[in-house]
Amino acid sequence: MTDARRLYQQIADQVRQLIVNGQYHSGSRLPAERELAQQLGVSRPSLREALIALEIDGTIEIRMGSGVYVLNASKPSITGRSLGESPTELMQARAVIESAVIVQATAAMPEATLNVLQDILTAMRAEIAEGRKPLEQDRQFHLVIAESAGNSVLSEIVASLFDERHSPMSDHMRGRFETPETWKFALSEHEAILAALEVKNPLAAQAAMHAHLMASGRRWMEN
Amino acid sequence: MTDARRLYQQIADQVRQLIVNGQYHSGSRLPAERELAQQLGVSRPSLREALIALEIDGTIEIRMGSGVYVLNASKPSITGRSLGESPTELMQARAVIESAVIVQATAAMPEATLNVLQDILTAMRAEIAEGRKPLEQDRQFHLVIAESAGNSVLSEIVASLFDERHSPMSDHMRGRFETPETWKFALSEHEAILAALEVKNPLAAQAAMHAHLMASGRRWMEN
DNA sequence: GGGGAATAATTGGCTTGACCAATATTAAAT
DNA sequence: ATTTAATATTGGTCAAGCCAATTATTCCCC
Repeated sequence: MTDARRLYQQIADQVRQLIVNGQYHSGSRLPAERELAQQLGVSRPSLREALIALEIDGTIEIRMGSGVYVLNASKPSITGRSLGESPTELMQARAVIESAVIVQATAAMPEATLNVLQDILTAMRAEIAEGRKPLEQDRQFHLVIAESAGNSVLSEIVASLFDERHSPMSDHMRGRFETPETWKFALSEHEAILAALEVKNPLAAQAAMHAHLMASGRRWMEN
Repeated sequence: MTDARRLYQQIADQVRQLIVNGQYHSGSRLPAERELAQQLGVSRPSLREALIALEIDGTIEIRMGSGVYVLNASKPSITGRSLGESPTELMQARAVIESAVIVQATAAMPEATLNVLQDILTAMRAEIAEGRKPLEQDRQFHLVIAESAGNSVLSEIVASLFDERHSPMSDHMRGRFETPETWKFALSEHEAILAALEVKNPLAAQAAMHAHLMASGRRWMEN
């Protein structure tokens, strides 16, 4: 099991483990950089990169000439957390927001938009059949629906939450969760959503969207 | 002007400047590490520490053997900063999202949180009575509810949308819309929301939150 | 001339070793 | 015992080099 991630990320995880395992409780000082580097079997520059990452997400504090100290655990950083740590929360948030947005989108959705969505799913089917990942189609499907709500603020939020999932930070977690199998599930869930939109049933669309994103989150975690 | 901060932070800021100044637009590749380090007059390890910081906050993406690439232009908040356009759309978006979030928050809301909300409204009443603007209480009320949903991504979105209203871009439109009069309306709407939460009625809370934010948006526009 | 595989050049990843600057500790002097 | 100076420890930074992944180039064969 060779970890393909960069070394500084692996080191950061190891140090986090040392902290949560109680080896170094809140407020205590970690070994000196030279010592800790040797102890972990890595070079000092690599360890330093890891410490900077931990400093940014608020796990430690580095005091020049003094040492590195464990900070009060359990605090999410503004950017670090939403990027890498909580796919579950991200998908829950998408479920809540997108299922609310689709209600707004259902009523006013013109025939042309329904055709666009139909075309997107057709392309998605083709991509899956050829063994590719229908990433762009997935994105288009969710964005077209969001934009149909006629509110640019909502569209932007939906877009940025979608893109969070595919940020470089989350890439390593994606791993094998995007198998042809899971994409077939996603496709049929998309079809259910579109079906609800075509009969202009807001509550059915809301339920279908919510179910889709929660199921998607589960698939993400279980693989 | 000696900058006391650590070098990697100064370097990160410089690189951010190069990006926002348009020197390297989204998707383009930065100079090689060796070259960029020399160009900025620093060593490669120090530049690397800065690049890791920028990678963590999503400004750049580092591809081994290929180069470092500018990612979708920086985002301090999840909604981006160019939202100044339409106050109406902003308040509509808040209505959609916060009324969906409060549904999640209603069921699991403990007694202690209800008391906190009650205290916030008491403070709000006092502020209004003394002719001040209960801005902070307003913010707290919405944030405490959002956080009760137990999803930090949702909390962040609610917070950033709230703060968007008070961005410099929107400030001049606010004018005198925050009169004691309008704040009294806002207070009574908050009380209606809290009442629904206290009887643990999700749909009533949802309706009350939606009505509050839409009414707030109308007050914003009509003054 | 075109296509494909071997090769070279470029780029990030990581290490070793060293020196400087801020802090903490110890020893000396009063 | 307190203050002060010397010393050790620790983070901060730099330089040079080698490895590994990627990309561009060259060359060979058809």
